Amino acid sequence: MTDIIPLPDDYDVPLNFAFLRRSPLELLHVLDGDIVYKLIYADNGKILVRITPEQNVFKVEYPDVQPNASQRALISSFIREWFDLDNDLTPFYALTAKDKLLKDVVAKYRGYRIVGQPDLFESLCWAVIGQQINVPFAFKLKSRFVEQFGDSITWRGQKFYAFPEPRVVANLNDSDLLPLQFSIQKSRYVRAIAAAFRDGVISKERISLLPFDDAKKKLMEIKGVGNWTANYALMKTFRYKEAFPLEDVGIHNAIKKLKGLAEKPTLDQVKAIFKKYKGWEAYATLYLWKTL
DNA sequence: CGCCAGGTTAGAG
DNA sequence: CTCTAACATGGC
Repeated sequence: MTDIIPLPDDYDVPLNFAFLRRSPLELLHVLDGDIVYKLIYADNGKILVRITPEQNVFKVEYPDVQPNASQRALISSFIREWFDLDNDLTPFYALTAKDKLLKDVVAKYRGYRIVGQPDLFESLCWAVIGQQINVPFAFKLKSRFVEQFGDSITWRGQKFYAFPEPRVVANLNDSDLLPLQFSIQKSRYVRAIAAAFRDGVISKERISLLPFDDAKKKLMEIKGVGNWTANYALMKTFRYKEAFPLEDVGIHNAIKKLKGLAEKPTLDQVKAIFKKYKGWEAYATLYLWKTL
């Protein structure tokens, strides 16, 4: 059984797949050259999916369990969301073509898109895990978390992991998470997010119906989800083009570097700079991050 | 020991 | 709405 997903004309496979290789500790997908394997949630089941990039398409296969029709549809839309295949970036290219700050990096990495996180629970947890710590350490925490509390399957001797489910995480305690080197704060926040999902306070479906500002407010009602985390999820999960994490130190450092500043810019300066990218802030962020 | 890292909260002004 | 201190934990 094979599904074919067409790619946008400007899609650059090596560039986007390089993002998937960011950390050797990433357990949520497995790369074999340019072939990606991932265990994807679909209708209460988890299906192992193999994605092979070919000329202008992704070839999608199911090496282990075969999905039913509805699962195939869910998996296809998951992949389109994951790899950001449904956006036309032409206006962004036009917007940045003469922009001092971004024109070079956008020209250099044309065809680079936002590899997203279609799973909202994963996206929020990952953001919380990454708060205020360096990225390699964040991957270390995530891999322990996934390994210990996530489901997995074994296919041909290789293990494939799925992100832990809210109902599992909601039942954890500090005594489960502190040994993984979560701070008490992170432990609390992750469990608060899980509880919000378990109790039905938050769901991707429900939030996706809200306008941008209301969606942000709703996310920020969870303890531990501030402006940075909410915007991260709005960008990576809901794919709002206008979302961006204003407080992100990566953005600040990128601006400092590109402009040759002695100090990181203030939040007001960042806001002023981002006015130029109105409607495309998420992609401005992506390309700023790419300069680091 | 100091400073930084993909921040958030609670409290005060 | 904005500013500040306090909070944690690892890495260099």
